[in-house]
Amino acid sequence: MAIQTGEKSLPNQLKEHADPPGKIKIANALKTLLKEKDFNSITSAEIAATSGVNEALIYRYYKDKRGLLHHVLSKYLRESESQIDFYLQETHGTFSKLKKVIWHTFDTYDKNRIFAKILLIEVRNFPGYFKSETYALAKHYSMLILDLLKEGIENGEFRKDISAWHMMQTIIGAIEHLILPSLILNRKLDIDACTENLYQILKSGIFKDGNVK
Amino acid sequence: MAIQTGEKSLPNQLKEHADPPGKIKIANALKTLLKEKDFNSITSAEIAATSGVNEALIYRYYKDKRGLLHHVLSKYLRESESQIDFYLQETHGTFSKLKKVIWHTFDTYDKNRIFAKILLIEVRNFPGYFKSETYALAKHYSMLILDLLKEGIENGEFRKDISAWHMMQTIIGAIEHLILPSLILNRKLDIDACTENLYQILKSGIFKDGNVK
Amino acid sequence: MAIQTGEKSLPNQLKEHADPPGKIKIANALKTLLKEKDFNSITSAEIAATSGVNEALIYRYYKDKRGLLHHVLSKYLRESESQIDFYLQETHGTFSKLKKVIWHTFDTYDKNRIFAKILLIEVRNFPGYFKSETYALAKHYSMLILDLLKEGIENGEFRKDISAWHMMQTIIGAIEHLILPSLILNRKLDIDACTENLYQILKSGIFKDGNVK
Amino acid sequence: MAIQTGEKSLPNQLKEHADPPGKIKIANALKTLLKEKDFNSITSAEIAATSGVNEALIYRYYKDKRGLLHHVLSKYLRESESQIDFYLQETHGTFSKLKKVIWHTFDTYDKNRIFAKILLIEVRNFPGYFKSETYALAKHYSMLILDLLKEGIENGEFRKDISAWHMMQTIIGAIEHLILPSLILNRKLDIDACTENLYQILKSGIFKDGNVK
DNA sequence: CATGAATGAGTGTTCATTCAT
DNA sequence: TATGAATGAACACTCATTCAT
Repeated sequence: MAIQTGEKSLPNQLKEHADPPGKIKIANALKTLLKEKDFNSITSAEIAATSGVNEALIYRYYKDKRGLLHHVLSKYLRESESQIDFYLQETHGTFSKLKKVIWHTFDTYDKNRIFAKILLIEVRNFPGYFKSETYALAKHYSMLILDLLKEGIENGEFRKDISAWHMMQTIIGAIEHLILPSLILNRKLDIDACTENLYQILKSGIFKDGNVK
Repeated sequence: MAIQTGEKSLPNQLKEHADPPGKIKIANALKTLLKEKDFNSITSAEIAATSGVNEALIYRYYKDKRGLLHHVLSKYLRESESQIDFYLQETHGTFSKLKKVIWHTFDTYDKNRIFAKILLIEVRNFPGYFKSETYALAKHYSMLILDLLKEGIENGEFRKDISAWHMMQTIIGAIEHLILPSLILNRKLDIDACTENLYQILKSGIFKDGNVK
Repeated sequence: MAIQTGEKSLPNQLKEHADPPGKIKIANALKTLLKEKDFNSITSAEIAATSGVNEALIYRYYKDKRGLLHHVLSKYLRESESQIDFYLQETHGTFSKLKKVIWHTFDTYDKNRIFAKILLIEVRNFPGYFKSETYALAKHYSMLILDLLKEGIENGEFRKDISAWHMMQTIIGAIEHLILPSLILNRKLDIDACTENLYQILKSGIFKDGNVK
Repeated sequence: MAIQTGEKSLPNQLKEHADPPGKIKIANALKTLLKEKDFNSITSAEIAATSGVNEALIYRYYKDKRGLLHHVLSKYLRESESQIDFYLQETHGTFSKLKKVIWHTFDTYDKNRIFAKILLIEVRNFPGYFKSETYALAKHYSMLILDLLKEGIENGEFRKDISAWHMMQTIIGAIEHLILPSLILNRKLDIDACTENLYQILKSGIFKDGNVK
């Protein structure tokens, strides 16, 4: 089953076709507005006014307001994912790759605090989040880490006695754990330090022959 | 100036009089509903329906919806504060008292996760939070810590070269920092470990004759 | 049929009994509030707060809010009427009596601008004013003038060819005509000048042997 | 600065576009209802029901209930103003023009009693009337008279020793003084007589070569 | 004589969403 | 592709009024 994106599948709309101007304007308007206020207090009227299009156009392109949010969110998720993919390709060794993924996750969260906030706080409280399309995307991202870990286990770089899934959960949990307060309390985040610390902990913990200090 | 509680001061209402059943029902209804959804998406009608009273009764006893929230919040804050007060009285030494306060703060946050969530996340995003009555209450609590620190500085247990206020901010910040992710990600919190760790860090930092590394 | 006054007839309440304190307080509160704002925007709660009694007490003594207004209004009407009665008794000649009535009407309107405003503007817009108790009282007052005119016609002081009722309507109309703008536009009123002018007009118009200029 | 009319400026709405049917229906509904009851006791629901549209549509086209009233009021004011403008153009001599203006004011007030009532009674009691948009419109109208008076002073037809502004105030005051009771007491108004009288008074008072008594 | 508790029916206003063109 | 018109369902909050004591 393909991942839904909150977009309406218009008849005759081919995948190759670029998004029409109105659709892009709407998505950008939401992005802009999200910098100022939270999703719930942004009205359709505001989105229309900001994007300079008619209110009804939102519902031509998106199922509903939340569908639009999802579209914007998923675009951001997909972009950051493909960026990580790109950087991973030019990195060698599961070792280095893991560090890169961690750093990039911190970096993306930090650079896109609005989305990070929505992703980490708002969407989690949506009723039925785990059935949502956003959840599917987030899962997709965690699979990327999972694959990396499995690869490391297989080629003998990581320990065999801890399941890859548990490793992944720990890593993702740790990242979110570190980033969350900085988001909510609006504090700066030292990405490099965070990455290094987390990495060192993982190194001494999950690597096969961890060099005990 | 007394701290306001969002309650309406009914004529001739004496402090000795217990709250009328309707008022209690309403407060309980909000508490119940807050377990399921966030404050903003709880409607007056829902509160009335849940408490089994008329919608208008909410506004007889509370200034507005936010006033009701504040009442519920402040009750919880005052209770936990007096509890800490009680435990502090039977504890001796600024040293032990500080530890006790930290532990209790963690414990109360952990035991009242709904309120903790509201206090740490929701109210912070209220426009004009710093002018709100809830802020006044939170401030009152932080003063308790401040006094403790000042006492410690005076009797020579804590360093003199760091202002008590900065110490307090650090402590509160650290506690919130540690508790936040567990709240949002719905994870268990090891209170004892958290207390011990934070306490050790503070000990090496703020005590007069800390063993400098 | 006795004129109703908006008061509730309490069982066993004898006419000789003076009004209980609560009832008086309520009436006074309304009078006070009417000086500041119009009747519709005065709430029962406000009346209760101002009078220092319980809201429910209003409904013990008066049928409803309008009943209370009527009570206050009618009291004022009856007082001014009996005052006029008194001054009429010590005045002789229909001629002088008419002038006295006119002057007193102006004077009472001017001295009780709030009531005047209600009487002349507000109550007229009540649906079913002409069936109202206030109308009955106003009618009672106009009868006083009518009787005076009839007396004058009978004893030959006033013309016989104009009906007393038309005379009365003209007089009342003229008075209201003159007083209204000063009430609405909040201007001072020269009572003596008004009386004199109106009186002169009436004299040259309706008196039998009007001295034609 | 253009005079506001209480209308919401819809995006891309050009002046050439006629008002949509819903908007017209709403305005007409208010006009109809104003014949029966005063503005404050007309509810949004009633307006919607009378016009046969949805309640929300009122707030799409008008800022709020008062905005709608202003729209209706201003339309009437602008119409009567342009009508007077038209008649003034084919009248020559400040002398005749003044008489025309007076007559027309009486006539419009008389022909549009509902509006007249609102303008002269209701709006005056609005808190902050002098900052309202309606006041701006009324002011605009009085300026028309002011200009006329200034013109007369300059060309020597009117006295130089009384300020144009005072003349204007006197005239407007007199007109309102004369029209008010007929409005409130629902009486007929003899426009020609009123005009003639007022005009004669003004003539003997403010004209340069008035026949001093 | 008086009150505290409680309520039914609104009150203006907002908002996501649909429909015809 | 895009829009102007229109709406159903809610929303927080208010008020005159009643009832039991």
